[in-house]
Amino acid sequence: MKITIKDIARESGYAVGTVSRVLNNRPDVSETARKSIMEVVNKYNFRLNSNAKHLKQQAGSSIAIIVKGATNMLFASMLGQMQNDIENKGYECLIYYINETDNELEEAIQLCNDRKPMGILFLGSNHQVFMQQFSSIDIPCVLVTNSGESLNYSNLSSVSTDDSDGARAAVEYLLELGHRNIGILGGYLDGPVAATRLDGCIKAFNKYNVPFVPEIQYEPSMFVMSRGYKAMENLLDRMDNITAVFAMSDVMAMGAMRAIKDHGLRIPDDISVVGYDGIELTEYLVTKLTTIRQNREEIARRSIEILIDKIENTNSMAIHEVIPFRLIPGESTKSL
Amino acid sequence: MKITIKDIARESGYAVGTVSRVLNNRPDVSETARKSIMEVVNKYNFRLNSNAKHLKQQAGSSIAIIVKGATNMLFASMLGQMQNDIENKGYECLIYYINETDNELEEAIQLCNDRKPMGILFLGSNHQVFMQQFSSIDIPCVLVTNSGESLNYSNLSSVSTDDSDGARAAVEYLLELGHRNIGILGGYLDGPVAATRLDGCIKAFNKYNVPFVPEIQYEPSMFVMSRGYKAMENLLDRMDNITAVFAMSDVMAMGAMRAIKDHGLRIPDDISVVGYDGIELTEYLVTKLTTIRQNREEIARRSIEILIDKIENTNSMAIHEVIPFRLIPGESTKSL
DNA sequence: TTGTAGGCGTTATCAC
DNA sequence: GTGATAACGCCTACAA
Repeated sequence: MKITIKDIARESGYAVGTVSRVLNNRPDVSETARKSIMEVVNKYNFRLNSNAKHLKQQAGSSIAIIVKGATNMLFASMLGQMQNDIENKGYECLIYYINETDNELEEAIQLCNDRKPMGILFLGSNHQVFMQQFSSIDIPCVLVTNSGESLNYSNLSSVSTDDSDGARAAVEYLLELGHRNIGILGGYLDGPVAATRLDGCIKAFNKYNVPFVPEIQYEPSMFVMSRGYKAMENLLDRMDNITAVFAMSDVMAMGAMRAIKDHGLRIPDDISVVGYDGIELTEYLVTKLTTIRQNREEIARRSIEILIDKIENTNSMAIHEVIPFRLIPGESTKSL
Repeated sequence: MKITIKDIARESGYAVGTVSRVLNNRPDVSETARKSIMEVVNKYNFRLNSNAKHLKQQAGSSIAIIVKGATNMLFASMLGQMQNDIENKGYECLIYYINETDNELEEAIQLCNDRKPMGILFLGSNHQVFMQQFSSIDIPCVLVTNSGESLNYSNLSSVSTDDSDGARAAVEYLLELGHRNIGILGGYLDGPVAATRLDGCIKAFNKYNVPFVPEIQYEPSMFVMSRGYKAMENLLDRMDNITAVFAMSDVMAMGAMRAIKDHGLRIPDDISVVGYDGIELTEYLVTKLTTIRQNREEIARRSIEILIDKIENTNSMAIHEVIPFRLIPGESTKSL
């Protein structure tokens, strides 16, 4: 037996309109009405049916966040602050998690249909998908963590770190420590992130006039520990005198560290390791990981600021902001 | 300009009813109709409004999973398999993430209102909340990972490991290695999990006739790395000759390990560490963590089986199943 | 401040 | 196999 707003109205002696107003915290209700209606509401533990609510409602005043990969620790660490900032600005915050392999724009399009948010933040995204389908979205959006500049949509801004420069800094750090035989663990090169970071690596090698042979020194992998482990094993098999490795994500670096250990080598004495992202975990490893730390607080803060600005001032152009990274020296690297 | 099923009907020359049937993959539609309707649908990239859909729909054939804590790695590692199993059985799987501090039953009640699932799985739950509010839920539910036996609701089953026995095994392992000065890092004792596990610890101490003074040897903490770190510091300050520590979760153990290192001590030479849960991470640490591994594959499998059984055979009673754990020896423990 | 009534976009139940 | 139409539960003018 389902109970509706009508039942509440009948039992409280008021009309449905008044009940609706109370339940939506509208000011134009008498205290008397509010009290006696809430009494009945609480008695039945009644809640509005959100389908009916959103079906009828013109425009919600909400901002949606689509998170690709629930276990992504970089994203997870930014969500709390984002949620906070959004709510402090008077918007409702809706968070949707999707799988790594799901299509974020299908989700976004459905979302616009159903919940009519004022703007969307994408944590994790696939450029291919955006090129194909983003045009059907007409509300302000922000790509968080990777640049959307090349996509060139007027309603798609982005806040990211300079992937190429971050990777360059990582490799340069190793070169400065005297390493010459450096392996790179990265993503598959059809995605934009891995390719950009690899570019940065190559710049560093060139600057130091150190030869780099991708076929030997680059090993592609997915950004998870188990794959990082396997990839590192391949690298160890292939490179005789390897003394250092740069992994394009901290979790891959963790997998690599264990592979190094299992090959009877020590970190950093035999092999130095540098990661990327600077997730919390890296600081708690018994051998602290040297890593390129993305400034997640600042990325989160600016993402929300920019999105809300776009929502409230519709005429402005897309912004593509680059947030500086920092190299955090840990205990996983050593000068030769 | 929003486009609805009516627009599709008009442009395709069919009635809304037929369009609806096509969009829901109903069999009673001619191929001709299906083709020409889908053409228009694709042309506009049209999607049903799910608010209207679920408002009207009597009962969805879905199973919902409410996950408390998006970053909980134990839960995350079970979700993929659960989703699979659910869909293989012909149900739709809805996953909802809520914060550690949110009320899972508020969410569940709203869910029953809106989406009308056939059953709900709770990953992470608070017994207090269940005692107060579970009675307003009348569909089959399963508590995953902690026992619901004492709650005694006929529509609430559970699948869990024996928390008391797991903790006992952990401490007993340390005692067998010769440790006598053992610290315990656990949760706050108002929750059922921490109290139960502490019980198990005490049983082990008693069995070995080793004194245990909770005020000194037990340090409560939240189940995150940073708190594990702090809690371990407190323990180190308080216990002079501590040689081993059991942490009631792997992430707490990780924090503890780093605290031990920062105090100039080595693992396992100076202090042995045992964790709980057996998340993937523990196997990749350079010092593999000895841990009590919950059999997540089996827990996930049985949770779904039981829930679906309850859905399809309404008359049966609640089941409270206990899945055996395993102690996984790592490199973080050493015999004295 | 409160009540009334139309309609949001879909599905389900009828007829045909 | 297809079309018309009444709900679903709520919000929001507008009227009182």
